[in-house]
Amino acid sequence: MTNDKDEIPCPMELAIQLINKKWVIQIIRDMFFGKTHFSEFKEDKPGLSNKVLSGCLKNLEENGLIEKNISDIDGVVDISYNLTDHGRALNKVIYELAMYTLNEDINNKIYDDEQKKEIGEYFRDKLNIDDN
Amino acid sequence: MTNDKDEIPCPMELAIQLINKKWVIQIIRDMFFGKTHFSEFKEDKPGLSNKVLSGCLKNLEENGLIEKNISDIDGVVDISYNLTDHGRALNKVIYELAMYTLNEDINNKIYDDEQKKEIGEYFRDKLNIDDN
DNA sequence: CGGGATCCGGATGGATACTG
DNA sequence: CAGTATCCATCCGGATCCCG
Repeated sequence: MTNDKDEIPCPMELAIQLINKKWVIQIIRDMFFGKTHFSEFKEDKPGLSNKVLSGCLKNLEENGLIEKNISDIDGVVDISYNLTDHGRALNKVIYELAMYTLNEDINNKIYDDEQKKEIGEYFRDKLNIDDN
Repeated sequence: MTNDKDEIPCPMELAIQLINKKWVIQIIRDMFFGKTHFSEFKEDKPGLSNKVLSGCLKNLEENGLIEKNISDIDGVVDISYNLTDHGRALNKVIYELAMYTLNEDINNKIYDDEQKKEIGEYFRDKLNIDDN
């Protein structure tokens, strides 16, 4: 399953292929945090061009992680993106990535204790992680 | 903390920066699975060139995720790489990545139930994940 | 507003050859 | 065995302009 010469692919590698592109995870995180529109994904991401963003969204859609919704109400077209179940299943991965940074910030060089607590709660809330 | 205009960096992004390079996670996984030598990391990775691998290792060392050990016993030089505590703390991230693929393989298109069980156990063992 | 088309420069990756 | 040195291709990102 791992790196031996058998034919069984490594499940970690398959997962990585889905998200191992510069902006992809951040976009997915944005969606967990409530963003749905093209222009919203561009906020706070200087350096993310239209071309790259639309490429990412197309890519995510092809991989079944998000879905594109087009509504046309009285001629007002609204395009939004939402996570699919398949995309939402990445919540634990995203959570562990965030926890890694928080836990490894041993001497509070980045966050103080209060911030760590708040951030942890925020992620658990938005990512629907049940505390243990 | 997240994507708002405040100064607190997103912890997920910081974690991603460490591992968001093509071969880095696979190398870390290899180390969890027992590999320690340059030539071992190249096994089963056609397309990973010496230059890229040595760049990755250097990068990982600079980020404090691995450490390089040189032993010279009777003129026989042995260079090995090992995870640091900081690197080992990525175990849950790797685990959740693997679990994602296993869990989302709903119709057993990739793995059968037996394989999923074995792979899960293997990862938990090597990554030192305590079952719940 | 949500993109597609084009152009361009720099970073990156891979192959190969070579070295201690 | 563990790299370094070169060379080359390509990809990718960013800017800009354009379109419905």
